[in-house]
Amino acid sequence: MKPETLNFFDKVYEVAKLIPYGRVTSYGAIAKYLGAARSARMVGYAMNGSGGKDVPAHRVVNRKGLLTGKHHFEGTNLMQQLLESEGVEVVENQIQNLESVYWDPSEEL
DNA sequence: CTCTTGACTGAGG
DNA sequence: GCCTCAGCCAAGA
Repeated sequence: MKPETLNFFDKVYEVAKLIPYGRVTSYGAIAKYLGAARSARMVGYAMNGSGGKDVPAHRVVNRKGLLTGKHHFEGTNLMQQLLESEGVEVVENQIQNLESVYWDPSEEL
């Protein structure tokens, strides 16, 4: 099917669903994979609509491994709990040992 | 069409 | 390593 058939948001959701268990990626990595390397902000913006969808938004963080989007989740530590539940070490909203859990769609997909 | 907002990123001090 | 500034692009009013 034509890629243009899917909206930018929909593409983001598709890639987010492809994130392996216990792994995380950055908005920029997803944006780059979609061909919109400069639209990293749009990726996060798109995640606003991820609520109600099967998109593991908790696996998407900024390039520093910081849980910048945790404020968009319900509780104050829901996002962190989800990550830790998958074996990702998180301290103070920041992912530890990021290089070990980082997943780049344009590299491994 | 114009203006504002934003879960980002890279460069410079 | 930390802080600040500017560029980027799409969606909504």
